[in-house]
Amino acid sequence: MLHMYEFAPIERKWQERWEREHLYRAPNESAKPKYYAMEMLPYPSGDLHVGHAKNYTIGDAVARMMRMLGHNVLHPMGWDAFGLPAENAAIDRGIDPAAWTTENILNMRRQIRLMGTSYDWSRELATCEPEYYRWNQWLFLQLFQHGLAYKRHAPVNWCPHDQTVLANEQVVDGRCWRCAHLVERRNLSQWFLRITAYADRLLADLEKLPGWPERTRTMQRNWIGRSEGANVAFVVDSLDATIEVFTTRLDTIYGVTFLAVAPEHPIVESIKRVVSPSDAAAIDAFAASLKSKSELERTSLMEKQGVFTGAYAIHPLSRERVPIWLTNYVLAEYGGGAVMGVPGHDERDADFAKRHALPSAQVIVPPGEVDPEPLAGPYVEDGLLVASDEFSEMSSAHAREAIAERLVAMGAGAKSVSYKLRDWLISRQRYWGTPIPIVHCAACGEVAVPAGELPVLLPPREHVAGRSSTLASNAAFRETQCPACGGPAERETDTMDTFFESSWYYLRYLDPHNDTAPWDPRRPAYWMNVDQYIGGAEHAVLHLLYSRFFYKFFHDQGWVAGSDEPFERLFHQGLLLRDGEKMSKSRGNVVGIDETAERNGVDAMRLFLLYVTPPEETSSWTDDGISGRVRLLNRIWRACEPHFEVAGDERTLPPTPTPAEKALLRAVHLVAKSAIDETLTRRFHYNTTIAKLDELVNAMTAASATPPSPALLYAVRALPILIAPFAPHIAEELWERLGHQTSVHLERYLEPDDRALSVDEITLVVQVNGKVRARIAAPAGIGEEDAMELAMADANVRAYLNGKAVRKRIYVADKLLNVVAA
RNA sequence: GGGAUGGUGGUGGAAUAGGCAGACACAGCAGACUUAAAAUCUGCAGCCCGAAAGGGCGUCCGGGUUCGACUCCCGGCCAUCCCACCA
Repeated sequence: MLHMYEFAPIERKWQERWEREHLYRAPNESAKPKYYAMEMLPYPSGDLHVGHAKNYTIGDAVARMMRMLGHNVLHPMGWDAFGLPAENAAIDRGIDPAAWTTENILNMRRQIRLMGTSYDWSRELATCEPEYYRWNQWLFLQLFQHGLAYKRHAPVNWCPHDQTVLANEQVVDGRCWRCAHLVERRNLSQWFLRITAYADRLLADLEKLPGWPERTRTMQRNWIGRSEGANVAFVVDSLDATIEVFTTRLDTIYGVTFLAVAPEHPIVESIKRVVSPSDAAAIDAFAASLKSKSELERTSLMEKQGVFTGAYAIHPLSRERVPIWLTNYVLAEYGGGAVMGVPGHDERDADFAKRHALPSAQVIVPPGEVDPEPLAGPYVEDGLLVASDEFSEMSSAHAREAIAERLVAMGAGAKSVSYKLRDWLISRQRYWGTPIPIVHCAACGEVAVPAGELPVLLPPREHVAGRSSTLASNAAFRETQCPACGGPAERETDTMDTFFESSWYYLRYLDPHNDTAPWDPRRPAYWMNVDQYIGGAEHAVLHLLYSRFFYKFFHDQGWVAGSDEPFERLFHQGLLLRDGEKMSKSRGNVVGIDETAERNGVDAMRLFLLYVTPPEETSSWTDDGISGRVRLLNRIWRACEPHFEVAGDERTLPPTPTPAEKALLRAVHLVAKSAIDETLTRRFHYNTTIAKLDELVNAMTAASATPPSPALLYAVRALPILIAPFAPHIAEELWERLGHQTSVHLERYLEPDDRALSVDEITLVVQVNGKVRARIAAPAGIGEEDAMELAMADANVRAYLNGKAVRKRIYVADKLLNVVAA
């Protein structure tokens, strides 16, 4: 009679017991070393599928391993609960976004528990609760008071579909990261966080993060985009004003044949007053044609357009007059919105000059070429200067220094550093977010809401289907008194980008119920940094950059001790596909958690997710794949079931009279060794651990006998501990059936024992001239001479040597002997 | 255009201080059990030659280093991801 493992009641039983006994609570003090394992907190969008489960299963396996290796493990879970999907659902269906969110949290919490995860639920948080966003507002005001939050009028990215502005990081290929609509450009007064003040540290400190994937660090480096160069002032002819340009190629300054200026540049208004009416009209027409065009359209999609302003600037060194052009290819928000046009040495300038028949000059020649050929296009490499007054014949690098010095002496320029990174726009013209705690007073200006009056509560939303409803339209919310002078004033009606909340939630987990501070500084002193952070690579320049910025600010305020980086090690899990595509409702290829738990059990699901591929790789869900893991669990059950009553709890290695028994003990310890190695090296390739578990179970199946050998019983006793981090329910059930009263998850993981891992006999591979010619069984630890003797006794080896003299031999102990013959 | 990562059987993958390529699993084939099927257990399985012993070829392609290369170096091809008119 074959027995099946009845997963459904057993999984339910243990989940209930773990919860009742608070098995995974992490105390804030412990004699054990701490370990903070965290997965990126989810947005409560509704239903989880097995793709989400992959992320949580990896994190849970790591947390469980570290717990069983003797650490006080903090493994928390929460909800990134503000945001657009809730509000859009509210608009579509006329419901309350708070209710929609709460309902989703309830369902997803149930599903995450259903996966058998080991979270400390006493620390659960949801960012939409006033207890949380109160501290969001408090932190905003701290930034405000330190000059790191400010409101300014600026061209910003506007998503016409979501009806809100977006941060730069949230514009992907010119489109809204959420709804993929083309982003427009608008001039609006908006709240920014001065992340650029930290640009240098955010860049330099990437070196402190060897535990991060290299590609993520590279992406942040690219995003911050530090360029060293110089600012140069060009005086506008017949106008008491200058245009400052930023350049990394000061050595090409004698090649300037025009200035290229963005139409938003402030100088344009002044220029319009001194040029002819027809020129001014052309300027206006050009600016109007670009007004609402997004940066993407202006730069990538459009050809290089421009219009001559009619004005000229004076070259600071050559004193020549260079025409000032307005162009679409100069970014208003970078490098001052103006560049020097050097068609001889810049692809973009060359392209523009060609299109508008502007002259080009070559002032750099390739080094070492006596008589350089005329070039087809611009020469963009470094070289030697020509036609550059006294700087001629200098190298590019040398000339950059010398010209900068000269400009400084003239008061016409200075060395300078530019960043691609721009300040983080956090205003959102949406309802479902944290209200920005600022009051606008005609007399006092921008006034912070006093800390004692926080939180500024989000008022209930008018539930009108099909209509958006913002704080701006809510007069009762908007109208208030100025906290400073008591006069009539208006509240800020923008809400915060939800990335604000997620930039510090990992600190709130440490002290989630504190109502006098966002956290007690003693908590991070013990728990920080996050030892292992696990989440998707799509956040490489969003959440992960913002969090680093916040944490540096907290560090500077003395609110967190130690490092000024929050995440010690970062791991990006790979996607889980089905039929070669990402799971989505619209494709109809979603594999749900509930149906999988019901059909296969969550232990099988967890094993499958860990087993298909290494965790960082893209993997594919297959029904055949998971049935293989169901099969494994059944085999585990059958291998142990006959021995529940007789196994006992002896932990010491039994004597092993036969090689098969010795091999069985070895298989046990190989699983332990793999699990521990994969955890401590942070590779998390538990796919190889589970493969060794397969081998162990194969060996146990082969070793079944009546009566069972001491080696088999040892394996039966060890198995629940070995599988506990990966298949926690069956592990617990086996453990209990073997007579234990306490949870297997409180046990120490099996310590690999060299006596069990060692082998008595090895396979000596014998090569002749590098080709394998024999495999000979030999005692472990065999010496080179004995190995040679064994090899020479082999007929096939002798045949290949064919009497030739042995010129050389290479011996790798217990592995290989390579005999090299003439 | 710049950068990152990768390319191994029918499939997912294993092998990293340079030392047996293909562990383990899925799918497949054969056998045992069964009236039968399912389930389970056992066995086979990179390609080619061979009855077998054994041999030749083989980790994207072409070179190189080495006694020995999936692994290291040079060149190329392909795939995925990221950045991209950032002056």
